[in-house]
Amino acid sequence: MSLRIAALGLLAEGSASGYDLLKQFEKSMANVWPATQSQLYSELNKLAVGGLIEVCAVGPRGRKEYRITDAGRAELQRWVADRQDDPPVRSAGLLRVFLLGLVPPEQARAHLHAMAEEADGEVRRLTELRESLTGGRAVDPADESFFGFAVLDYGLRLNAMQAEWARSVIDRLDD
Amino acid sequence: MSLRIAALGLLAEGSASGYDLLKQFEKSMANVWPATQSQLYSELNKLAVGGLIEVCAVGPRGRKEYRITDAGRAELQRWVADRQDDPPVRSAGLLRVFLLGLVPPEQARAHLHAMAEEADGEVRRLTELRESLTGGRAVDPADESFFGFAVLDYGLRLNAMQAEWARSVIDRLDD
DNA sequence: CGTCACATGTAAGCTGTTACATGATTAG
DNA sequence: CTAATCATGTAACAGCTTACATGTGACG
Repeated sequence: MSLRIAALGLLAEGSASGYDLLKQFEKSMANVWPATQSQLYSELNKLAVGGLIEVCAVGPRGRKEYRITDAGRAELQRWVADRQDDPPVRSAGLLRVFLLGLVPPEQARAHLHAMAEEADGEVRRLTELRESLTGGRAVDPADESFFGFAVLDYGLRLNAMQAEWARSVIDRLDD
Repeated sequence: MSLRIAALGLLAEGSASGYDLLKQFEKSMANVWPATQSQLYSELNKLAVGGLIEVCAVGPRGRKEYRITDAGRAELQRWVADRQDDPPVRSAGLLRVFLLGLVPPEQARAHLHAMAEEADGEVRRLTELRESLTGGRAVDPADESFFGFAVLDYGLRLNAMQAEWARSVIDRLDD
């Protein structure tokens, strides 16, 4: 259900073609809900059939620009409010940690170290991304992208936490 | 690929039937990689066909007890070491935050508040779980479940972070 | 004229969920 | 004897990935 919502959400902030949305998915939404080209296009067709979006313009290369309908907006708000049908979160990374007892201790240590470094890298990447988007200024709560930045902050905190955690596990391993 | 690994991982710590594994999934592994009954049974059959596990005993009600094979152990170690083919992480919860600009501000605040409370609840639940499993004592790195506890700690830190984050977003919203 | 970006679509296959279906054993 | 637990399986459907397939327009 969620890709449908993600697409609807992007269209709620302005009309766009599948191609446009695809790039937005690669950029801002990839961290929250990645989608492939194939999936996005077929989802757009389903949404159009269901009347949640509609083609509002046809451009050069068969380009179809979509616009959200009132029914689409209603569906979106219903979903944002409800928070029932969320699929469970799965993390292959944590599964791997769970099984780390199966490899030699030094390999386990190396793995945790790599996780910490990777998280550090993500913190740097997201910090730079934030910089480049805001230019260092604070984001106004009235700003349209306020919650986008809130999610970005979540990512920053998550990765900082992960780095700290990985190092704490290594420390306990070193007793 | 990952359910296959999760099942192999549990079998690596001792033989068990599908039914046994199912309960272990509901208990310890649900937070990392949930699985349904249906999926688990068919995965076990596939693993058996592939020679990664084998039936080592047949009990009362058609109960089949599985044991991991050498090939299974090899596959498991390969996967733990590799960390290439990880599926991307998706979070419906964060997607919802991303779209929170679409609902009235007070509803957004209420939602974030609910997220914080929920995270607090998880922290309590996991703290109690940890208590009940360790009896308050520290976990020895040599202990078989050391990494299980490491993952539990991750969950604790994650939820603590989430509660803090949600409250920080509310604060910024209140400007 | 060639290459790159634009632009959309289809098909096969795997993973995961829900629901249905069946039967054996044990405990009260 | 009857209800709960044990124990496994199948079928239909939705979501996602990979790969393939096709064609247009702009720029140099």
